Amino acid sequence: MEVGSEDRLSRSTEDYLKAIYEIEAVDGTAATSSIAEALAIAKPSVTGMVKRLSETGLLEHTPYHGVQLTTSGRRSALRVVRRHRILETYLTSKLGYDWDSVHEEAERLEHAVSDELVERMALALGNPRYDPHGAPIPSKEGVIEEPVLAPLTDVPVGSIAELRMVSDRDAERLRYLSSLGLRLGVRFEVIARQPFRGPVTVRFTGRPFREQIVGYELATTLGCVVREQEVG
Amino acid sequence: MEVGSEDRLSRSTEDYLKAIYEIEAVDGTAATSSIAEALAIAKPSVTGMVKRLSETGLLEHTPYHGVQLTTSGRRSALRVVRRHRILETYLTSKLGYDWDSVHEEAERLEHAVSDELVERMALALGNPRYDPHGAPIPSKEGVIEEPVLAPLTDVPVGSIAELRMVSDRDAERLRYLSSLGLRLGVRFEVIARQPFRGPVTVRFTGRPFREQIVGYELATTLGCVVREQEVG
DNA sequence: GCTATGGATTAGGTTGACCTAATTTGATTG
DNA sequence: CAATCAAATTAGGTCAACCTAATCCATAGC
Repeated sequence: MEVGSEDRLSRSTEDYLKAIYEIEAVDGTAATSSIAEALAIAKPSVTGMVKRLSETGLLEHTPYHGVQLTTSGRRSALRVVRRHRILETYLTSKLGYDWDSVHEEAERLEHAVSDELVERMALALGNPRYDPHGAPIPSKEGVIEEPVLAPLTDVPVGSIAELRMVSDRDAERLRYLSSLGLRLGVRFEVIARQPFRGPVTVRFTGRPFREQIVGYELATTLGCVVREQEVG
Repeated sequence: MEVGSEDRLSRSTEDYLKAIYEIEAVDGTAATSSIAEALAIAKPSVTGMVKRLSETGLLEHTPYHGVQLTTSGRRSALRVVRRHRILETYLTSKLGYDWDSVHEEAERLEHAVSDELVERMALALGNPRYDPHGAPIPSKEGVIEEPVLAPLTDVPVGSIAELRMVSDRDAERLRYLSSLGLRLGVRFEVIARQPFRGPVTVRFTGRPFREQIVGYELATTLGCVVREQEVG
């Protein structure tokens, strides 16, 4: 009996597991309505599906108190996440996709590719650790790095930061980020942060030393590493 | 309004269309039971599905007399065939799959890839005309070459033939063909054909001039071009 | 021209995954 | 501590795609 040899899960099941995994990462536990919102499905449908999934042992459902993945559910979720991120990386590196167009394609393919194909792609890519949006790729064995990143809104004024991760959810947003020069790996100094959820001003460390103003909402979605403090 | 922009068809619908296309190519018209056999689905289920598909205009159903694709149905079927064959070619050329293992993978992926991805793969491959089993790949516009090939069982004794196409259906069979040295492009002389659906003996034109005996059933599935007549 | 036979269809049922409308529950708050 | 409200669940229904069992129909053979 091999490791990854459980029966294939339905497309829908995989979508639920992945969504729940991602909600849990933020909220600790996944509320029915968060799942419903993430998947754009009516709440009662989620209740029903959650019941089925907990009967098959993929998650634990405490009525009126949300849902948690079981060990087996988490393993399956991470398999889907791995597939998704390897696919995004492959499409970007090998087939010329831009970072704003891979998500949709990977969203469909993640339910159709075999583990074998994923591993072949991973191998062809040299077993990458991050996808094109900077998200860590879980290993085949289901281990995932927890990146320690600060949202741009938390980077202190005066320090130099590097952009390490962005959300892949909204293609529009990704195109906008590109247009600002905010690609993975760019470094900038945080010049100013307006209070009351106001915008953040950054100046790139590269040649034209351009400044950009980033709105608060957007800035919260940018995962950064602080490289150095300017003054002390 | 773009060319290939109809709404996505369900996985099931695509499977039916492709199967019907392939049965039509052989039988002229597709009987309910042939479809049922090809898809491993009970006959009454096929009747039901066929009714739905003819309501959406993808095929014409004359009760008790089988089914034919409409123009729109044929177009969709050819799109699926193109996806399948491009995928098989890509997996073989770029990801190290063997010709016996691509079919299953492509069978799932053909329902998930976008036209855009297919065209990117086709481009990366240099717009191939044949898949790894020698089957012609329909163009983006839905044009497909009708290969004029003779089954090995029809190649006259004494002539030199080249293997051009094999069925991708049975992985076992493909592995067996490889083991006999029967890969696409090999040339051989037909040495003998036993009567009463008996085996065919061939001798390769290459270095060790090996002989192989091929059973009748298998020989019917090998598409050949006759290169030259030996005597006259 | 009638009847046997097998292929096709109708009848009726299941399952997964969704929906809306109505009701219940847990948590908050005056 | 009762009233309230939003969140969650139950109730009841739809739809696609399958199933088995029973019936129907075209044709081939006599």
